Amino acid sequence: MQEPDAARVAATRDRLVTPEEATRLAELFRLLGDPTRARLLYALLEAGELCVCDLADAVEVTDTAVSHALRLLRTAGIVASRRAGRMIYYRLADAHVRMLLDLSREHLKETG
Amino acid sequence: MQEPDAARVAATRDRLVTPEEATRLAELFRLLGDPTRARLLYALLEAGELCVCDLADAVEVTDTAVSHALRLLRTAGIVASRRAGRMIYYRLADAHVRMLLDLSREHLKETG
DNA sequence: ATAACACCTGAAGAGCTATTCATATATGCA
DNA sequence: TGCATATATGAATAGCTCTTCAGGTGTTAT
Repeated sequence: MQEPDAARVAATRDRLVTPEEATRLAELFRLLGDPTRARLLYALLEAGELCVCDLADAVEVTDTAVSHALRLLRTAGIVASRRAGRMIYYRLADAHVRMLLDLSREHLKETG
Repeated sequence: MQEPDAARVAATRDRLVTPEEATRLAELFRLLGDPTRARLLYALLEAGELCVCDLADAVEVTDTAVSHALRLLRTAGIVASRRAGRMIYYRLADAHVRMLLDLSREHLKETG
């Protein structure tokens, strides 16, 4: 196999996201790429802030499963939490995440 | 476990993305959530259009692996292709995908 | 035609992941 | 203090996914 335009390929490889950055980007997407976690995130997008038991109820998943899912999302900086008594409220971490979720929903709406 | 605000939970569950929509959204993210596929997509974001051999070279992966990856992305409508002689050129399917990739890169830049 | 090239496809195995079960921590209440 | 609630954690297994290998299709050139 030979490259039809070696110069362009070389330029692309240079300007490209580094393998490390790509890995981090993939990691971000991977975390959104699970039905349970996606539903949790869209629930938070709608509601603003929900505790674990709210989320488990909204998404209809075991609270243990929700807890596991949230830990991954929290560690990755996708959601943030605050404690209120014995409950812990979760919310989307920042505006970028919200835009990402919105934009993707748009994509599906138009792509069909 | 009881819900602190049953009405809000019910409302959230109703307005929420359906499990089916969530599954499709998760599927979209899941496809972006692999280092190889992510690198391919960002290569296309930079270069506009590249053939399989260009992509394999840019991302430094077997052409077979690239082919498998591209099939998933093509089937999902994330990339599109055109044939030119014996080469097949791939490009990002639409503006939403481009925005998604851009936005995510912004997120990483600011989140650190 | 026949060879070379670019790409695709199917099968198979190694590795990863999500859920579950059991248990632990932390807070509030009596 | 003792008990219930809300959430977190650890271990284990079933299921999935990515890569590789081997072979197949379509295209160009001689």
